Amino acid sequence: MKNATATSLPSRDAPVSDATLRVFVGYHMKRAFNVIQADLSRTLAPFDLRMLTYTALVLIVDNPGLRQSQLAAAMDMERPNLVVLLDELEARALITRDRVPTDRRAYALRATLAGTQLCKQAVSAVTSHEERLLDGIDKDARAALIATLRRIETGHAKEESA
Amino acid sequence: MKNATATSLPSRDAPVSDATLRVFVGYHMKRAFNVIQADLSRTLAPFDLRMLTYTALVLIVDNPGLRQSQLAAAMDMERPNLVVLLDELEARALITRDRVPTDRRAYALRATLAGTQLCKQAVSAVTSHEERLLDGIDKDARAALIATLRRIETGHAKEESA
DNA sequence: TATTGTTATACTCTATAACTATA
DNA sequence: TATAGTTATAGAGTATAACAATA
Repeated sequence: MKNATATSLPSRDAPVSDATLRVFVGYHMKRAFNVIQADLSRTLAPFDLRMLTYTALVLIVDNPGLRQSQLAAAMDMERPNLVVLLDELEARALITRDRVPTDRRAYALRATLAGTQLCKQAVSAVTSHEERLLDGIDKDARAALIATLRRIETGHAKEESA
Repeated sequence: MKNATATSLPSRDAPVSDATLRVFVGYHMKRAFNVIQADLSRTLAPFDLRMLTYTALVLIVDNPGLRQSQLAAAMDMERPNLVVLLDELEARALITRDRVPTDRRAYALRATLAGTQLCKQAVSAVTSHEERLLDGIDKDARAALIATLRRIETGHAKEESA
């Protein structure tokens, strides 16, 4: 909390002090995520995908037969919000919702051929765009970043292992 | 992209493979941010603050006389969205909007005594909550995390300096 | 009773265009 | 004409309650 010279108004181009926020991880996390998210949106636009539809598609391709509740859990979102998202992918014939014979309440999610192909292209585009966005951040720092993020995600952070 | 055994449906509790996403930084960034954001919301609730109102308040306390457009730039958001946010802080008498004599279009933002005090308490709460959330992640890893996040935020990533 | 997917709904955050009053 | 703040509006993303079909 800077004891700023409260008498003088900052000029129009005065830099804003973020002294207090500089140690606030959430602040940096949000800003960094915004940058990545913006790049991701541009990258996925040609495929008519957003981060959420992309993530869902990748998870379905990687886990054929997945149920909606499992996907919702994997994506850390509520079941209702997944419905419209899957409606969109299904309407575009990228995935199918197949009735599960052994449990007629559930749907098994599968990617169509078109979905699998689109996914492959999108993954490739995202990978190379992210590669470019993270240029200058070396392998070690990148691995450390992901490792730390995963520890935060997964509840903790309090575990010993990297 | 795992070549999963497409024949067998995953059982209800089967773990979902995120093989493809595991290397996708945006995915981890989002999930880690969600965890931090959830903790932050709980932490700020007693103060009747959210991440955005908290961030604005801190920046105003640290930069008395700040103008709305500067604050919007500092918070990486559009000017219109700041208005309601500041309305809220002003209605609670945590900040004031003072006319700038030299430019009667602009407002100089200042925290009131109440705003400054609330800010101080909130910062303290956030700091200790974050400390607890990031337990187990040692000083070096935490510093590395923030350093890497800042490089991503600030455009790049392509710069050499830490 | 509990669970799967669904509908409806509401709230937050975000983005854009257009207005006003000043410069 | 350009800028500061504002209004109105629309779009995402997210969260909850309640329902039908099924277990």
